[in-house]
Amino acid sequence: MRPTVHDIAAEAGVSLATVDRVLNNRPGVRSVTRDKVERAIATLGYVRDVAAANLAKGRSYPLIFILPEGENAFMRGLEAEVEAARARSAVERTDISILSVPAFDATALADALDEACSREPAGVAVVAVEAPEVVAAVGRLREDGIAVVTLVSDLTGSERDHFAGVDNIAAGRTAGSLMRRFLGGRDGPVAIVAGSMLVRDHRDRLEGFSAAVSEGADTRHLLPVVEGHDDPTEVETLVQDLLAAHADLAGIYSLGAGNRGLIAALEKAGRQSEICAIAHELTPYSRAALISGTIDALLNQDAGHEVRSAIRVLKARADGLSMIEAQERIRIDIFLKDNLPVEPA
Amino acid sequence: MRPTVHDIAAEAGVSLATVDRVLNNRPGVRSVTRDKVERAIATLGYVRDVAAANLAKGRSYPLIFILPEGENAFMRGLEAEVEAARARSAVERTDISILSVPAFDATALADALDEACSREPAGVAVVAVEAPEVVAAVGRLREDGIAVVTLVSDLTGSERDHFAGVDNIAAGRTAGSLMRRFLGGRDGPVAIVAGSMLVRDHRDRLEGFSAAVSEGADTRHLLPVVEGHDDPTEVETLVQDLLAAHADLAGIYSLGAGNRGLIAALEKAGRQSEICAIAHELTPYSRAALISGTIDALLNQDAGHEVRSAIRVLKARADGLSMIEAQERIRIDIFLKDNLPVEPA
DNA sequence: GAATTTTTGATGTACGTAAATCAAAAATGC
DNA sequence: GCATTTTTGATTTACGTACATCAAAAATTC
Repeated sequence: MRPTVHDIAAEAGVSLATVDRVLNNRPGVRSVTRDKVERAIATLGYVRDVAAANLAKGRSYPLIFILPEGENAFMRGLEAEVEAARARSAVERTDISILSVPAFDATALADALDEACSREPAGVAVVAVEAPEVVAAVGRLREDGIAVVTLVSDLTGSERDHFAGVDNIAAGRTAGSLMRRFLGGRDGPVAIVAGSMLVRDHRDRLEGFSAAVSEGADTRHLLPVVEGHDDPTEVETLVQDLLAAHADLAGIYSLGAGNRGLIAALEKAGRQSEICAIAHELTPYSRAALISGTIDALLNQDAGHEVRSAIRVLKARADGLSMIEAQERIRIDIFLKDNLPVEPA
Repeated sequence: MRPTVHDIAAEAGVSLATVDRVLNNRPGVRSVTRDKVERAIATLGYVRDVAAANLAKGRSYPLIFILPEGENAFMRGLEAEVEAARARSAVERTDISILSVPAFDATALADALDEACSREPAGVAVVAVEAPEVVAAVGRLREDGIAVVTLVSDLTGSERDHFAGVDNIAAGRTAGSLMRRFLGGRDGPVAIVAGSMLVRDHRDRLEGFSAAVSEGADTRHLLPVVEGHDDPTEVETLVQDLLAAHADLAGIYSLGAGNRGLIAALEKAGRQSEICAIAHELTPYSRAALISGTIDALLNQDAGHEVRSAIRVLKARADGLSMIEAQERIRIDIFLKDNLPVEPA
């Protein structure tokens, strides 16, 4: 049987009240006594029964998710997952609210973070935009003892507790490696369409892709990166221009969102089978394009996993507990048309 | 605030004791009264607070894992994950024990299942071998109200509650598709090394692979399947023979374990770079081979995820609760040397 | 309609922790 | 060494549920 507070009190030779004072670091305990209790905790291997504690406290975990607005299908899927988690609030003792901010707007994001801070939640999950004011706002949250997890896109140099997202350099490398192998000996340049170089995840993917697409004897000419701001219409125009300018285009790597535009441009030009297209995120559109063959491979991060992981980590941090590292590593899914999950995801 | 048993009692106009009788279906309640209570539960949307209930009951979940013996690296990794889960027993209220049985031995497995049954656990997770006596033994467990989850390899026709493993047909298809694309226009036959056609997962992978490796203009000669029983030594001999017999061998698909043998044979023959090798399961050996280039792609199922998922499902089933479907879908990881996770897994 | 059985109510204790109160003891200042 | 402050102990209530007991009420049987 695992030890209880009573056992600690007995072991340390103090009263229950003192144990409680130490455990919840309330004032009024001499450091000698505190040490005695802490030693008893260590020798007995006591771990607080979080369920019982939450029951006694009537605790719930107020959490805030800050997500970008816009018709980015992946982000809307992410929001749907947050909503799904909200539906489980009763069981999971969470109280989740969502703040929407304009995409790629550092100032708005920093303001939202401050707004979140003023609501005094237990934790905040945020899709980061890399900018000094955002880093600063995250720092203020942490100073107030609020747990912060970056979601999907990380924030270098910040005090965030954890990043719930994939290793985007590895994702880019994987895309590059697949592109290289799928193209085999074929000639022709490869185009890269990004969303914005302002977000960390896109920059990382680009870095990884560029490094991996050429290796050994395989060298490949990469066209300059174009930015479509995750907007389908903008992406379609950009890809149309690329197709027109390069009759020998061998491949396209779309490392952001707005894949509807990519798919439309390729299919309208009738070059979907000759060009190897690799993109990110499984959405209804990209799924259909993968099945039809317009897209050759799709890298995906499971939004549901990211949201659930963020919640687990935020709760654990709020309780000062550790997490299962391996469980919180978000993996890069590679989808070919052969291993698509059954239900539309 | 979520409703409690008191709220139900008030709403239904009965006493707390009666609500308790209904909730834990104890005898001595007229069906009219039972209906009243159930309607109150429905209208208030009451969900039992599992944490509080477990606290009151002092409940723990005795679980039994039945795993195959032998030096199969994946299975040893799986066992390590079960041990890791055991270390978390206190927090998770589980009481996990492990039964080891000889691999591919249906009789021994059925005996182990009966042994597990006699210990009256809350749930059993089992790496299945497909055989009628195993199906029957699982049926007996279910009849006794014990939850059963198949792990890694499923059991067709059985009453198991859930399968914690990957879609092995899709895994095979994926391997076939990668093989086809990686080989490109290259000629030469492809060999297939299996563990045993007795286990469902191997049969499924073979089926998927055969279907996907040839598509459209790409037709590929497949050599007859050989069985290495997941034993490195046996596999090495088999692959040596294959290499000797087929000078023009283009690819090898190893759909079972024993990859050390495959790697050794390829490297001793010095044909690791000319032959496209695709295998399953990330182990220290296969990881090294992927980095060195001996293996070109590795399909993996995350043993840690499978174990944690099995535990979640068994606990939920024991409580008569539902699970988050998407969370319990085990995905097929595709590893190239570019997206290997950092720590040795 | 009396005797019996079945159903329901009322109440208390327990689980492990949190949090509060008030009294007692110990340490501190001067 | 006395007054004061700080530290500690003892005790109680609460969280939401489970489970047991005993009495009271209602339904059933003959």
